[in-house]
Amino acid sequence: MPEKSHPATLRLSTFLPFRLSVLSNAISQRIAELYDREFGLSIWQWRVMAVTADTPGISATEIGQRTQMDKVAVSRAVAGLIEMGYLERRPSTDDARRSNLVLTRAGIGIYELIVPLALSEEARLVSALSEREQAELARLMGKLAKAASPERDLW
Amino acid sequence: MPEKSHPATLRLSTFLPFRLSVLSNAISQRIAELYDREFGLSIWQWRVMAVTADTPGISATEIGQRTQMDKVAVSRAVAGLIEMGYLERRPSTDDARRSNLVLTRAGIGIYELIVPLALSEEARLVSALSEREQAELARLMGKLAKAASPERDLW
DNA sequence: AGAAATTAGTTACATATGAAACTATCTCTT
DNA sequence: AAGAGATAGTTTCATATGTAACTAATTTCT
Repeated sequence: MPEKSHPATLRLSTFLPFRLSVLSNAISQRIAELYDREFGLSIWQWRVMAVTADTPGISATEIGQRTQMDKVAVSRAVAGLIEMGYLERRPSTDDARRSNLVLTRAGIGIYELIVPLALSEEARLVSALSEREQAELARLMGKLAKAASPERDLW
Repeated sequence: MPEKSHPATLRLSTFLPFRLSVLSNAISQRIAELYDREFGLSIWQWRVMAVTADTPGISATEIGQRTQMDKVAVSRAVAGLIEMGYLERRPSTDDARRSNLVLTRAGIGIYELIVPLALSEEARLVSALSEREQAELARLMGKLAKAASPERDLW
């Protein structure tokens, strides 16, 4: 007599997508609070600011690629930053559809205030891991990213 | 003459909160599509379903704790599942404020259809890692979770 | 026992987000 | 060079989400 087939079960607390999501949200929320409370920035605005600091003159489309934000989100984040006086739009000479985005002096100022805070929060977090473990985590995440999204690089 | 202090920089692509967020979103989205396309469930509804399958008669509050959803999100997910006929509310005899939630026969049916799909998608994903690496990842995530949220257990 | 404070869960409102439509510009084909 | 598509970015609209206010039931305190 064949054994009765047990119904499939799935414990959420050991299910990788769930664990990753909860962990990521806990971390992001903690850091987002920092941007928001101190500087009134959303996480999207912060990301735009970070890549613009890294690559002055970047276009909205390229920001989208580098941050994994869709173009609507980029458009809104950019609009907000401009309104706050942290970002400036310079019409591109060779393509009138795009703008070259650069941080204003004020934008650079608050960017440089935020960076050490963000880095120190990250450091606090990863200090729970040894150097070796940190490297290992990065490596494993890279493998997962590739498996999850082989078509395009996630970062 | 003191060296000019370099402005702080932060490359998003090596910033753990960013990497985690992007990875988690890529994975969740892939799986959420599966729930949604095939069964019309949101990720929140799926989570409620999973913990209810695991613990029949669970209360909304406890669902919130186990899934890291706030009570409004739980309330809405439960309402949706009831409307779809997958979940049933049984008034609790000892506390009239709470209900005991259980999956209906139909709910159990689709739960058992989803579980193998979800597990196989997870398996496909983690198959990029060796057994040892999988265990290591889980361990490192646990440490991070503790560091990120020492006050309460994330999972 | 009875008022005051907690707790379970829902509802209402304001804001965030995503998909699709749209405008303007550019590129490619002929 | 002119029309057909493609691309950059914005706007619109419908839906999702979070916060705060609310209702009802329970517990605590005196």
